[in-house]
Amino acid sequence: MKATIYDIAREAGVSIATVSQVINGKGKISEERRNEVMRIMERLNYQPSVIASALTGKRTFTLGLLVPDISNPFFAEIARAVEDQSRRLGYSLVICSTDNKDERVERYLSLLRQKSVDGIIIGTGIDNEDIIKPLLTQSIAIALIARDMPALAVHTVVVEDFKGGALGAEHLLKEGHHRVAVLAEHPKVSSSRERVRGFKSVVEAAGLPWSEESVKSCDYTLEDGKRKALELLKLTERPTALFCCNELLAIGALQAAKELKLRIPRDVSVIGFDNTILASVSDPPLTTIAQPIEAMGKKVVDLLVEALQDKSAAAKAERIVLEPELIIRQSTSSIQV
Amino acid sequence: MKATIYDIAREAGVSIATVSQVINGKGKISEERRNEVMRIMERLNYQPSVIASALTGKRTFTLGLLVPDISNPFFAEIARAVEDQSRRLGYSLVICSTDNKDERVERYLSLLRQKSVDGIIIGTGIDNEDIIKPLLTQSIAIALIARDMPALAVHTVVVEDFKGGALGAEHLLKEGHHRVAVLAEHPKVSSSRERVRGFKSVVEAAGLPWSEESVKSCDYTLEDGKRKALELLKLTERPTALFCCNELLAIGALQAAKELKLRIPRDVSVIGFDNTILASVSDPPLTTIAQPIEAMGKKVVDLLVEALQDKSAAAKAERIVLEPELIIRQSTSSIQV
DNA sequence: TTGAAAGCGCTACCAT
DNA sequence: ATGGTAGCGCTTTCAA
Repeated sequence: MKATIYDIAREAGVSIATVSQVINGKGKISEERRNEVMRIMERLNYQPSVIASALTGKRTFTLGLLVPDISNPFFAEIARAVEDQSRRLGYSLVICSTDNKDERVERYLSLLRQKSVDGIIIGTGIDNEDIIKPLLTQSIAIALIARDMPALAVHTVVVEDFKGGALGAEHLLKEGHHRVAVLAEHPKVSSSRERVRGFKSVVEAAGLPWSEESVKSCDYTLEDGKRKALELLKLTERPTALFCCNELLAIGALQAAKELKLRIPRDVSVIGFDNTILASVSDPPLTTIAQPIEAMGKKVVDLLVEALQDKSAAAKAERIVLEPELIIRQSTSSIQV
Repeated sequence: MKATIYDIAREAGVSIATVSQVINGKGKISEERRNEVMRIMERLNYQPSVIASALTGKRTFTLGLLVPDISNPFFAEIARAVEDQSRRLGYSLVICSTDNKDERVERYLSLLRQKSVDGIIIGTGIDNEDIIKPLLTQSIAIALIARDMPALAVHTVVVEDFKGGALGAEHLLKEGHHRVAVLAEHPKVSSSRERVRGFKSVVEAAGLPWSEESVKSCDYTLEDGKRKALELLKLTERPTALFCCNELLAIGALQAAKELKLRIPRDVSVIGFDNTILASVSDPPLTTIAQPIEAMGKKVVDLLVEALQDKSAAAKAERIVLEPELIIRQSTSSIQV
């Protein structure tokens, strides 16, 4: 049986109140008593029950993280960043893969509430924002990462997607590309929409032709990215560069180009987005727009935990927008004349 | 404020005992009372507190998963499989990245205990097995995944590493390779050792020369894999095939070969291990030894949860050994004469 | 079929 | 400086 606070108290010949004090470093306990109690806790391998403590109104020191799929490298890296900062601040992390299904989101949210987690970080797309509204009334803090839900007053950490798209376009234009196309995610994904908007704005500002036909929406798979890239690359007026809204799509594009015996970047340049491990292992390594994943993870946790301990901080909803960064590798080059 | 069982009871004009009964579907409650109570729970958006329930001796329905690094694709995929099955069985998953540091393992183990998780799945290497011994006495169930600790009587799910290594060697020999080398993980990693042993056994059985020099130990990085592969490929008696104990190393090998202007698989064949997403996005896609990741994740959870509910099952330590499978892609070919 | 009450392990307030 | 004790929200006898 696990030792309880009573065992310690009995063994030390003090009251449980005293033991509780030394555990929490509160109140006034004499040096010797304190040492004696600590020695006994050690000897009995005593560990206070977070469960019991939480029941008295204290925190559970547990956070929930909702992502579409923890096995997707981007979210796996986000999770690592979030976990690291959580650990530093004394929190554990419950991960929840939603596959972007609202039903799953609802289920997980309800579960996390029943388990009295102190806060929830949402990094998954949600079709119906009303799903999380009820939570705002509860005593659970909420924060968003890599997702934007302007309609909701919650802490949010995102990268400046519009600028990321613009960065990609600028790079390509500087290299002399005129015919560019885009592999986007589903139109309902706001980050993808923004990236495309940013990309387009630069292309148009440069006075280059732009047609909605050159933007292909893909589902979440590499295969679909490849398929859509093939369509694009088979056009008679073949684009000389492809901007992809995530790295799975970019790798699909790479594969499509190879299948068509196009050399990269000589015949076609490809830009990715996220800068996950995939960008560095692909062949050629991907030029990509990096999201500062580690900083983002750290920041949401900071925001969330701050809101937990500070009533006033909890009230306002901060919105942190981090800078995307162009990472040049070998999948892009100046156009060959 | 969140509604409690008291609120429901008061509202329904019954005792909390009755409410508890309907929540748990126990005891004999008349149809009408039950419906009435359920209606009120619905209306008040009541969700029973797992915390409080756990304090009375019930489970927390939470499992812990220890892995070296959740951002490593192999473990991310393991985590997904474990999470899926946990969810199906009604459990949440707390993830813990240990970076293979014993100190971190200890810290997490103690944390999970304080939080009264029902079980812990360990997929991380541990130098000092004594660290987890104390847990065995506790009321926390333990199971191992992709790790072997023969000294410990705990449920274990692994792939047959020896056979995996053998499979790799057989494939290479069948393709006519005579000079083969190996990129291994740190010698302390038992799975890697077994893979090398299996590989070697086949090579020797075929009467081919084998020297310990042809096995290079690498740390956990792609870079080190590349470095060690370079050493091997620069030998005058250059190996025609490389067997790598994980996919990061295999990709390092691919990069090394390219740097030396060697064509793959024409000049050098490369085999990986795990069959993660990396194997399918690399160029060329990797021939690899697949671990049945999904089946492994499902199985540990089944084992663990079974042990939780069934005293007798908890006693014995099952050891499940799953079959590795050779997946042929494009990084290997018969030797060119 | 229903309810009263003890208790799970801990915190915090109030006495002493 | 230390201890008694009333909860926290729920489960589970045991009575009625």
